[in-house]
Amino acid sequence: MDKKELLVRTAFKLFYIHGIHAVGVNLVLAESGIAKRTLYHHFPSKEHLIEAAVRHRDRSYHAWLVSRLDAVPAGKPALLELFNALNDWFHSRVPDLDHFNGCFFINASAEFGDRDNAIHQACAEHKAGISALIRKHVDELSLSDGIIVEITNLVVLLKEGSISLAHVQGNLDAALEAKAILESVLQDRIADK
Amino acid sequence: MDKKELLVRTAFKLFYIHGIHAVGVNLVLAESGIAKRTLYHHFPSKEHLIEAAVRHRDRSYHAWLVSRLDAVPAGKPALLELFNALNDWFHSRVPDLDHFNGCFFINASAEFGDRDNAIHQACAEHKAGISALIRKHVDELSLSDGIIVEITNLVVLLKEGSISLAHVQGNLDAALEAKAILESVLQDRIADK
DNA sequence: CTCGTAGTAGACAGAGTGGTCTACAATGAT
DNA sequence: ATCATTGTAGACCACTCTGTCTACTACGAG
Repeated sequence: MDKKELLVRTAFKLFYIHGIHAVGVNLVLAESGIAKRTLYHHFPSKEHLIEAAVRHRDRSYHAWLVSRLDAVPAGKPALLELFNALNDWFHSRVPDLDHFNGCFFINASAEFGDRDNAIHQACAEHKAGISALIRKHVDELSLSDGIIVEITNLVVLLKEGSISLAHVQGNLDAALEAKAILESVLQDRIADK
Repeated sequence: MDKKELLVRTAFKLFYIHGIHAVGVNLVLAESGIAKRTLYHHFPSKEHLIEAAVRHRDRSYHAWLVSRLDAVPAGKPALLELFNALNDWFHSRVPDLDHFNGCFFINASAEFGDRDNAIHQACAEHKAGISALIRKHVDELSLSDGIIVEITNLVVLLKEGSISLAHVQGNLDAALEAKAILESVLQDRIADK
């Protein structure tokens, strides 16, 4: 494998498990078996390696979610499937996403709180991408404009909330609770499309 | 002021702004003007100082929220007031909570991901305390048992979700969006109590 | 008076930090 | 055959990290 790619993958794994500031570049190098000179040949600083790790996770997470939602009909089934997918993630049943340790983007934003920071911005962009995906499926429900926004907000809030509950409180069933809520709200609001 | 108390307050402020691993004890000492020996007289390690900072924030945050919810009638008004309070917090209009930089407990859990860790556990306990407060107000609505749990879950998920959106995405109006959702769901579910 | 507690200044230790540097090996194009 | 390019190993640099230590002052309770 490309050394650069290996560096990014190794860095991501360690950052996700232990946190970013807690992991030094020396550990990333020892774990990947790559020379320090090579790291600084590909990246000007640790900061840039972190950003690459964030973008790597963005791609793999987004791709995983798309594949899950594409496996069911668009619209309501996909919106409910979102929470099945989250449920599998929380229970660490998705090898591609590594053992669940919260949302990497929320975690990284916690360590780089300044919204002007490039790493924080990359996290915000990831969340925007996932929200767009959700919005796409809400559009399939063919509702009036105001309701579309409200349902999108609801799904996004339920998703983010369940991630927080799963990680901080250790409530690994949070996605199922969120799904139950979404189901009953949708039942009140829309005809079974 | 008590030196121990001053250490904890100073540590909290710095941890909240910059993250925990990013702040060394030397900075806390310089900022507070306290000798290193005094820190290690009161706390056996930085770890214990962190835990004290978490518990300090737990007390002040909980007290603030209780005072906000007690200012309106119990039940539905209090549940809606929760989101007004969050809205003020997100917009940094609550001096007691310092300039908004996400939820300190979510941030700390991101840096100490292991659920066996004492710091992570203290964060989980804080969240449980806030959930209990919410549950208390949902009980006031006098609904059937199943619905009580679902509404409590909804409020908690909306709260956590809006914190995440406000911090990571910089959507400072997330609490108002959550409030709008809660209002319309409650309208469908319950008679105006 | 005595003893325990709180507190100070700051040197120091040992490990670890991000990042640079020298010296060298393998490769492929001309 | 020669030479530029790419990458490697790891010593090294200046600095920071948590935590310890000596030597000392101040104060209140019994």
